[in-house]
Amino acid sequence: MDVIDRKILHELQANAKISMKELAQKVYLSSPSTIERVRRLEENGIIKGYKTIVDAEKLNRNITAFVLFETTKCKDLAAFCSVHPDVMECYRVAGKISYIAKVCTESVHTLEEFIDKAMEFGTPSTNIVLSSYTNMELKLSQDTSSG
Amino acid sequence: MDVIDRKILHELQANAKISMKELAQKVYLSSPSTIERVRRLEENGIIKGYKTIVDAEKLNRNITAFVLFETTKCKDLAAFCSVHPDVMECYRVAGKISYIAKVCTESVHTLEEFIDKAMEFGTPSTNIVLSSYTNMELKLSQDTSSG
DNA sequence: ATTGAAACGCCAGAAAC
DNA sequence: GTTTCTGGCGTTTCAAT
Repeated sequence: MDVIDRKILHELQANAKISMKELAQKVYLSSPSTIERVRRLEENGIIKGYKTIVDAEKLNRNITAFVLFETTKCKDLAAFCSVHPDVMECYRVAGKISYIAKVCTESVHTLEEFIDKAMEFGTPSTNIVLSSYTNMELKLSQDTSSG
Repeated sequence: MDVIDRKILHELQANAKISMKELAQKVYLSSPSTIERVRRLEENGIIKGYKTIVDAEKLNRNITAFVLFETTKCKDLAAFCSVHPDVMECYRVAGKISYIAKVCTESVHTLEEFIDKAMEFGTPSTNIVLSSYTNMELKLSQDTSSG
């Protein structure tokens, strides 16, 4: 993990489908060495995968919400959330709230259905997203630790 | 937006760097038609981009937390969050809580620093993530609406 | 208009230095 | 890490539905 690897991760986070040739130019290296660095980053698990980001609203998923749960049934709630198609992410957290689900659903009506079912596993408090800023990029510092 | 487009989006969400040839085989189409469909999905903005997912812990970002704010200074808080390198995502939400920031930071100490600074813009309540499930995939139903 | 087939150009991967 | 080389993929064009 040197400064070049961090630059590579920066570029790949912004655009996973950049060609290795163009990536090599951006980091001032030849294509083969760049490819080898990317391969190592994949092998080390530092690169976990390449995902396509889709526009939820354009696919009729108009409501995004964070549903916060006070519950003692985290296992059951996790099982419920992991198979529910509207749940994008969920988190076991430390605090008064013990579970957070990010849901992306068609309407307030389908959100209501989700909440009704989820109430079996805890007490939800729902926060509908009005606007968001998600760069989804891990900004890497210039220290030389880890890797 | 037909069933083939949804299959394409499903495959691309799982792996953005799948070759168009392999993708074509999965959806039982020729490469050119598959490429053309992907191009249209990009043009329509249904595909917003391709991102590389990196392992935060392997890069010394050991603490992920959701910081919930009660505040009336959303604009200022948004400005602060959008330039802070540890903030991965933030959301303006409707409810008693009015702002949610997802932060990914090196340690509880750097998290403390973030909270101290953020307190200028509202009252934070911090929920450290213990474990998570994030498929990050929008599961598409079989209806024919939108597009 | 959109799909499927073939040729072209270019990129990714391997070997040698 | 760089250069060279080759195989294979993505892209474009064209014909057909």
